[in-house]
Amino acid sequence: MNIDKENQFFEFKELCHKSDLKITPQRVVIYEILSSTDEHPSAETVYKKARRIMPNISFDTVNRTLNTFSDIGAAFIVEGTGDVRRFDAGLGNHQHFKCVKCKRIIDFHYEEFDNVHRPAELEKFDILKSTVYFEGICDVCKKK
Amino acid sequence: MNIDKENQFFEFKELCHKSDLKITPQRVVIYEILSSTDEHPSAETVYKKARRIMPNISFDTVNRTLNTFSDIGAAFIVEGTGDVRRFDAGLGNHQHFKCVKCKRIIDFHYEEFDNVHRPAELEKFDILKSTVYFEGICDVCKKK
DNA sequence: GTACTATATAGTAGTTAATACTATTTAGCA
DNA sequence: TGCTAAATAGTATTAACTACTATATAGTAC
Ligand SMILES: [Mn+2]
Ligand SMILES: [Mn+2]
Ligand SMILES: [Zn+2]
Ligand SMILES: [Zn+2]
Repeated sequence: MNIDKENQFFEFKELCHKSDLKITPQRVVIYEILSSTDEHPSAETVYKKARRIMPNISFDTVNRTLNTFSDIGAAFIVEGTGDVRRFDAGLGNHQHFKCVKCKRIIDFHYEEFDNVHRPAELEKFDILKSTVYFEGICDVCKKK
Repeated sequence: MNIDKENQFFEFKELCHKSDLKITPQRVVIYEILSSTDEHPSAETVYKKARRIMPNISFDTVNRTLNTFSDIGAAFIVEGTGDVRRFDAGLGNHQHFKCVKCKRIIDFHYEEFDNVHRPAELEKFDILKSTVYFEGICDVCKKK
């Protein structure tokens, strides 16, 4: 393990300790798999890789552990929140804020976000859509 | 129906005609429901509202129709892509580009996106996260 | 208006992702 | 080296979404 990875693994253990989570072999394997790829794998993909190392690991453990990592900030969900699909017929330029408590999605509009700069790194792709999106606690939920 | 809504409805019908979609009562009801709310409803929510107007409408029709609207550009999905959840242990600042064909999620980093401006409209919320995200066709898929 | 036909729908079944349950095991600690 | 709360394996269940099929209908041609 190189210095970077060792350090990342140390931070992972710190995060577990802070949240009173035990450092189990399953969690270690799952974290190793997730932190050594840039392909943003699904739970199923992580499960398949984990079984090569730990043949009896269950899908439930992998899925639950990934959610746990997400809860403690050791990882995050980049696609598909697990929530249901939600639709919008408002085609005018606007952006969204989502409350993580009540799941309300609130429209707002800030012109600069309608056409954000397209970084040079992305030039080799055909960009169809850009999105600026905020998440947090809404005014109503703050009062509770 | 006011001028704005009438115009929006006209544009909706145009979009249907362009894609050779029939203007059915079900589609009209679903579009009316979706276009007259800013609450970004789920298929289930639209279905419940639609049943008040059209008691025999099926969930399948509502769900399929919402997907159709999304396909023809009369609406779009603002939450939950239908794809499975995918995870990322990369905690360093970075952004994502997703290829809509092969579903690859590709990391990139453009410093200005690490701290985007927080519009005044959002001051009443506690913002926990901001995201800048691009979608399109990746270099590999372009070649096909 | 009437008849035709490809498209759309209702009702239901099936699939897949994700979560819940429970008996057993184990990490962390005294 | 036990003890105990937490975690896991194996399985069941739930929930979101999609697929299927017989029937109905929107759009069109006459
Ligand atoms: Mn919106
Ligand atoms: Mn990433
Ligand atoms: Zn809220
Ligand atoms: Zn691609």
